[in-house]
Amino acid sequence: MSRRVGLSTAAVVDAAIEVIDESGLEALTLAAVASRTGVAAPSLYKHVGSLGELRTLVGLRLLSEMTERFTAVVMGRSGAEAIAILMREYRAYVIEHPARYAAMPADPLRDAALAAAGTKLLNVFLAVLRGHGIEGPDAIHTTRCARAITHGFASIEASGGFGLPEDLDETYERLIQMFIASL
Amino acid sequence: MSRRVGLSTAAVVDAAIEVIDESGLEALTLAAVASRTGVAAPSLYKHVGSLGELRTLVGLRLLSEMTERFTAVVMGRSGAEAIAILMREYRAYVIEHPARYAAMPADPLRDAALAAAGTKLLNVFLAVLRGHGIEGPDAIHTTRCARAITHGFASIEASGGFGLPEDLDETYERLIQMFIASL
DNA sequence: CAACCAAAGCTAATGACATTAGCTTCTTAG
DNA sequence: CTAAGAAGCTAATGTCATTAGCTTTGGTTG
Repeated sequence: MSRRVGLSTAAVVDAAIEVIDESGLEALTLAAVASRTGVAAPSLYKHVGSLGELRTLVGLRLLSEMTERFTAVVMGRSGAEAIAILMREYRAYVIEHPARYAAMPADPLRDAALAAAGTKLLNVFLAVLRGHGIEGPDAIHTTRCARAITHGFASIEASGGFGLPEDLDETYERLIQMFIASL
Repeated sequence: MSRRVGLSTAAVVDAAIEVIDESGLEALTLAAVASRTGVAAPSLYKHVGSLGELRTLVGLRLLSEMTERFTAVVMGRSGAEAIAILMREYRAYVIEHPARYAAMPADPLRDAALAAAGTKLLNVFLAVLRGHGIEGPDAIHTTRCARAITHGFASIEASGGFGLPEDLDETYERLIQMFIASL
């Protein structure tokens, strides 16, 4: 048997995300990750402090992943167009990876390990709004509104909370227009 | 020892909600409910089929609880005022019972056991919008928008996802006005 | 009133997990 | 070439959910 699988913290996080993608957030267990990486469960502790820490590391990775996508898509756009595109990309991410979205930390700013990544994600929203002429305390309220709308719609959709899947595009476009019109 | 504690399914659900209120959703375990009701864990199976079923029953109870509150508060009001009051009451519930809100089923309409209760809750929203002259397919989109906004804001707030707690009232009022203005 | 039966509890046992302790074996810096 | 640290492993513990099978109790029926 090839001892020395050559694991690393990053590889463990990779495997954890694969587990989530395939079987959902509840299936993220050290046992599942161990079997997927071909290692005994206790061996994972050489790379990851605990299941809780693994969850944090996964959250970190996903936060960065979203930030990268949003940054890329928003680049070179401005004004209402940038806002609409950002909101659409948010939903696109969630549709593409519903289980990952469920694994996203709810309060990144609370956890010191996640605060930096959470702030970066927030900054994408702030930057886009700044490009629309919104700044200062107003920008805080407006960003919160954008988060509430995007997260609210996306989380309900990801968990299958809307009855019919039809016309969800139209509903979301309405929300986007509603938000932009309110600025 | 007084054998015969006199438990019932309803009493088990009561205890489960107490556990959630005190220690959060993750703490909802049959062991915790058993110790709180003064019974051995396996005895709970006389009243509840499984942990999963207990979760469903709790969801059912909470769904009804919300529906009752919303119905009461909306009664006798109409138009934009009713919409605003309904949205404020939604948030008030979540602030009062953040842990219960986390226990709320994400997709009530999927689960047959929850569908009826979920529909009733939805109907409160639909009724309020109908009172504003919105009906048919338009009402579906509009209700979805209202759900996305209220759930989005409430769930972020309940999980401590907004940075500063200050001014959250103002942010929420903005969302309400944004929604009403869009009708 | 007595016997009976179903409901409500209980203990014991199993199986999934997380986590800890302590041992073994690569790998690689020196 | 060698010694130490890193990466694995097995064994053991504790918490849960869940199942099986036994006991007690309380009301019902003759």
